[in-house]
Amino acid sequence: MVTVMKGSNRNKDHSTDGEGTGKRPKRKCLQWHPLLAKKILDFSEEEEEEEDEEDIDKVHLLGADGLEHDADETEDEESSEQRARRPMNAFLLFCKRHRSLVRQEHPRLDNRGATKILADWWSVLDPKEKQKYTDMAKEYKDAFMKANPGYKWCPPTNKPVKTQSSTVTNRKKLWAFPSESTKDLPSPKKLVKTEEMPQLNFAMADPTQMGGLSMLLLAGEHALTAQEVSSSTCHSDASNSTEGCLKSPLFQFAEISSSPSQPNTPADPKESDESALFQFTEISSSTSHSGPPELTKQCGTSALFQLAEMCLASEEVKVREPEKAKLEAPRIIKTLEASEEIESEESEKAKIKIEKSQKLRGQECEKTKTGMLEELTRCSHTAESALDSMTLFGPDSTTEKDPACHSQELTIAEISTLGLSKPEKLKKKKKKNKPDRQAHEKCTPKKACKKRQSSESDIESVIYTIEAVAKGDWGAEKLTEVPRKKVRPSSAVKGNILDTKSPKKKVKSKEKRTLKEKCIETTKESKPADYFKITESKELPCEVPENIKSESFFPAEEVITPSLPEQVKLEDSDCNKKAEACGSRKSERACKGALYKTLVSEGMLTSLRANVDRGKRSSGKGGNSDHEGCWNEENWAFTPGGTSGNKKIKKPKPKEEVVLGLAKLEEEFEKKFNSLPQYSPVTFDRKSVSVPRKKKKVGNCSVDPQKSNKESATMQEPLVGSQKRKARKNKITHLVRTADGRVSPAGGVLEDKTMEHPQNSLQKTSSTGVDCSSESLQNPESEDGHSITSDMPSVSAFFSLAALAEVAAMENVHRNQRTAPLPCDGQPKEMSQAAVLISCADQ
DNA sequence: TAGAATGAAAT
DNA sequence: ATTTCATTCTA
Repeated sequence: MVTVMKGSNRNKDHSTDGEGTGKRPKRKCLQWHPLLAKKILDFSEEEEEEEDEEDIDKVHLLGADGLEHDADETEDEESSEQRARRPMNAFLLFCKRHRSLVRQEHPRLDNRGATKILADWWSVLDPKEKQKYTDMAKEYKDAFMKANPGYKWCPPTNKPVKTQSSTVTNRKKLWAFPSESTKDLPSPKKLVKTEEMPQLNFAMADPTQMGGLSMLLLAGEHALTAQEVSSSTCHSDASNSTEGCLKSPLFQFAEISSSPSQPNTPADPKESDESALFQFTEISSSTSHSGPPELTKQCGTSALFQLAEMCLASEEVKVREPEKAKLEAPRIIKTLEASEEIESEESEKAKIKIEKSQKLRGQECEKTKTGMLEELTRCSHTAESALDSMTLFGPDSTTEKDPACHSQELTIAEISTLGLSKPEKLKKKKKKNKPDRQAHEKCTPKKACKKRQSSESDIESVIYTIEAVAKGDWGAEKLTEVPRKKVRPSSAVKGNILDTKSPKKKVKSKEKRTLKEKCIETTKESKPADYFKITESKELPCEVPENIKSESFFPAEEVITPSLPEQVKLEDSDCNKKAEACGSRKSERACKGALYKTLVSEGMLTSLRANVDRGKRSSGKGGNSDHEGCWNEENWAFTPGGTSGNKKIKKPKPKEEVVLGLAKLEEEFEKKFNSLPQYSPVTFDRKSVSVPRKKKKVGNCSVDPQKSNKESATMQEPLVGSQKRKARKNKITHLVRTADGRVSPAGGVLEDKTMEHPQNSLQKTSSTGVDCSSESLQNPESEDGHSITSDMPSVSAFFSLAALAEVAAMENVHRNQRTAPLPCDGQPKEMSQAAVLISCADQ
């Protein structure tokens, strides 16, 4: 009905976009990054934000740097703001958190259906729980607003220019490209296909997806880094804001981030290009930028850091010469070597390889001057090489080594190619990729495996590596929660590299698995040491209080399959190489360990993680629904128990946060999100029944507010929004139908709904002024009635009109089954109300 | 690509 | 009051 109308309208609007930019979400994706970049710039320049004009200028600068400078700019200022995605509201948070669960329960159910169920759950959700979400949402929102002061929820009537749309798409693509490529690229084709990156992917890949949260987080990190690194640079503002203990950490982050830089940064197209890696780079770069080079050095000695630096340098201003990059490159290599040396087993080989890579790189560097694109490519390439070398470390690499080299070369070529056509191609790629993906998936028993495995481009490989590293980290974390899955970290790394080459991993999946397992065992033994320690520190604290249980419910046993898609992917890839891998693992592991340590020490890990996370998520989106469920827990699972209280943080130790730095921030953030209660379906169902009771129970505090508030006078308004009403109506309608039809809608789901609704409405609706005795309720359901009854006393029977209507309708139906029931549907409200009156009268 | 849901903000 | 759009993902 109404909804339909909306949809149509919307579509029209978007249709203008042309390519199908698709929904809005995608467009905005870019923003957050840009913001960071901007901020960074700001830091370096120390300009105050204030004027839009300045912003514009900045934008231009960026644009110059950036690949594209499209017509968009005109809007940039605004657009930038707009770009940022709205913070999710409580309900959305809830959905995000529970959708997977719903899906698990009702695999067959389509998303919409799931949404409906979620809505039902939401309605049933006891106020207290709801409050949590609401608070979180609010907090989030506040933080978001803090970060983006001028943010407008509704876009300023954008100009319909098509060019823009196209540009937009490009941007998106760019973003998507990296991350996506990372994940999705199953086959080499990707490069070719790049053109068509689907927006979806883009969206998925897009960090933004995390929601503003990610942005905030990043921003926070950024800010922190800046502060830490260059306290001087940072303005008192930041510190001040930080000081504000009162505010939640999130909020603080936001403040910090916002204070230093301008609130809204225009999204720069170019930035969109960057992939996770790029982002990573940016982050690191930001640090470097903020402070003098010296600072940078201090902070980031690690290879990664250097890489980031390099990238940054090249990217930032083309101005810088490639030479510098060259110089840096060696460093990186050295670093890597050093790490390798730790193990020292095959360091020599590795070195050789590295040297090769360096040479290649150097050559490239020279070439690089051409254009930004090239630079970017190069950067990625460089990073890649470095990473590759790192990954390859192991002696085993015989096979791999060469490949590595190849990959580099290839990559270069590819990159150049890509660079030329980048934007458009990317899009196409994406689309094409999908199909490919699907095909692959088909082959494989599970969908899960698909995407990430093969990456052709350098960037991809780099990203992979990073991911792998990150994963390793995660894996460790996960271990705590789910022992089974964890293993993969080391293998993952390898897998990435390997993946690049081997297109067909699927075939072996099963076998591989077995092998994997074995390997895993081995791996576990050795690995744990490195990762574990590090991880441990973080993990220990964690414990996921209540949430866990729900999670725990899930059958981890699902086993691998259902498990995180990413993992699966990695594993698969692993399998491919597995054979060799086993031998070399040690070295790899060691390398990884070293890398990991470095990362941790520098805090880079955090950023990486975030990126990876995004990537994962995105990948997950593409293919698996299941993984969704997984992602949440595992990643964030480890929050420190103490604070876990979650709830708003109020004043947890402000100082600590600052001290801890990025990691802390992340944790906080994660925590919060995690903290949100997640109910297992079962639990939930139960709740639905018991809810009322709970409510009462809860009643002590939170719940009542509503009730108390209304003192009866206020009516439903507060709770109900216009839409909500509509929704309610619809629901009612459903009920009626059900009653009438007995034919009933069906499915268990519906039934549940029906069941729940009455209760819900009753509970919630208490706001309505109408009085009724519980008796009337009985009809709906004895069970419900029961629980309800319990409530009733306390509530003293206030029911919403809707509730009454429902009941009445039902009653009527009963009474007048013969009378045309259908009519009711037509005008549920009126009918219902009338009915209500009647019912009331009766009572 | 539309759309299911809720809610916050803007118009 | 109504519209927009945030998230997720299928048909």
